[in-house]
Amino acid sequence: MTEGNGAAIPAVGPEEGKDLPPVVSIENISRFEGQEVTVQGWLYNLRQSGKLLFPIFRDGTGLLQGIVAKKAVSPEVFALTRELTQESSLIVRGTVRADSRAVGGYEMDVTQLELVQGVPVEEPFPITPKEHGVEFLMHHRHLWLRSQRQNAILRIRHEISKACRDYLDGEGFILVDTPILTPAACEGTTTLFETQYFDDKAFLTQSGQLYSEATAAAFGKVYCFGPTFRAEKSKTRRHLTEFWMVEPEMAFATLEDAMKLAERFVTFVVQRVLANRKRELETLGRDVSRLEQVEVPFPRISYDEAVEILRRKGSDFEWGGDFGGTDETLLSEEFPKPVMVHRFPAAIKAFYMEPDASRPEVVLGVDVLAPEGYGEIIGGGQRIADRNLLHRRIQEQNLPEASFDWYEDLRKYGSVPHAGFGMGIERVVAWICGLEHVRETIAFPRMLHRMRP
RNA sequence: UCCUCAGUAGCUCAAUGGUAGAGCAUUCGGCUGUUAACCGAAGGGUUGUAGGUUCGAGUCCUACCUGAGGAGCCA
Repeated sequence: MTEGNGAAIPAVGPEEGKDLPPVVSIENISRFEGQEVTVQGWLYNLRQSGKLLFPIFRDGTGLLQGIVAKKAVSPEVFALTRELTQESSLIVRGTVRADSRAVGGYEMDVTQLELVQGVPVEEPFPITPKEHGVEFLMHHRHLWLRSQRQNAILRIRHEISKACRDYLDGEGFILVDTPILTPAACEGTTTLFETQYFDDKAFLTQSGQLYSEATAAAFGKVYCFGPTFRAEKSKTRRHLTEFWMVEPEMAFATLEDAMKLAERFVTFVVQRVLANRKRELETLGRDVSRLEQVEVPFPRISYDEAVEILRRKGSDFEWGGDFGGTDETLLSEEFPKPVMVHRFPAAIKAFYMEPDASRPEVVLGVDVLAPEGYGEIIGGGQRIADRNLLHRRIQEQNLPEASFDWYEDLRKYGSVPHAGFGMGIERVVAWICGLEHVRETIAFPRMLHRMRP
């Protein structure tokens, strides 16, 4: 730290041993109208008008404007407040008063202010209340998180994660964590991050699903919820190299069961956010009318019907191909709610997908496409239950058989029809928040060409 | 990996091939109800890097670096 470090500035505060006003969160400030309270936080902004100072405090739960009038406080408190720098940490005491002119509707008549650490004048907080570019903000992500907008996004992310767990817990699912270090590709096709594992190689998981199939046979209904990794060189607003998935898996279940679960699950999550995070959605300027339409049932179309829709809309999409970002947007535009696309060509889907008994060229998979062009938020379906078919598929796709011996065991010892899906948390957060890019949906995004901070 | 666009003051951006500028931020001064406060003044630059064309390059050309958007692949 430099000479300007505020630690050298003497604190102005109450004497020890005195009865101190209670420490309160700014989000609860309305409960303390007329009372003297303590707020612990940071300086968000400071406006001056001669002998009146308007510091705005931030404590992570909200903003509170303080007012410091020269004639109402000690000369020390006035001088200290006037010299506060943005994001200096502090403890303030004062009386709460309703005032429509202040942000949040309440204001504090500051009587005492204690500086915890002053941001040095010669090294000011880099993120000002003005505009900044994406590169600059991403470079200062560790500080950008203090902004109101990022605070709102990550609070909504928290609500979404909690809603996922609350819903599945309520339906009798057991959370069983799956490993992050794995010996081989789960699906064989996409690129994995490779790492050293003592004298061996290991890979960072791209899905907990195969392990959840094992735990589903142990518990009946399970889910895993953790980070997953894709070493794809994707460079779009929908991709991260490290992202979080929640993956429920059910024994004795079919594609139909997975689709029913998916629509109820997504509806529960959206409604929970609407109920509990109205303020945050407002901060983001999200038009919630589209979210309010999300309710069971979701429209269902087969892959064949999806191809027809695309062709009707002027696309030259051919049966057998996989949907790109533009195709997904075209499809989702057709429906006000998330849409479930099912029964894809076997060739474009993973090796473990159960074929449709009446049409072996398609598999019992389902993708859920979010509205408003947010793309695929869920992918899943029914898994192959037959031992011989699974073995054949592993061979056909040239997967390392030795790595899948335990997975094949699941079809050997009491195999049952089972199904599940994975939901990408960041895309759901981006959709519900109405964001342009998934990079703001996680505190520290990992992307192609970005690992810092 | 490929395609497109961009890089100028701490930040956001201007500048016909001809003297490098503004707003914000910072510092100093003014203001008792400010809301990205406002008003006045000051400091602040090897124009991403390296070459090239030209009397002269921020501007034109080449390569590289960094970033953004998209494609492919995917949640």
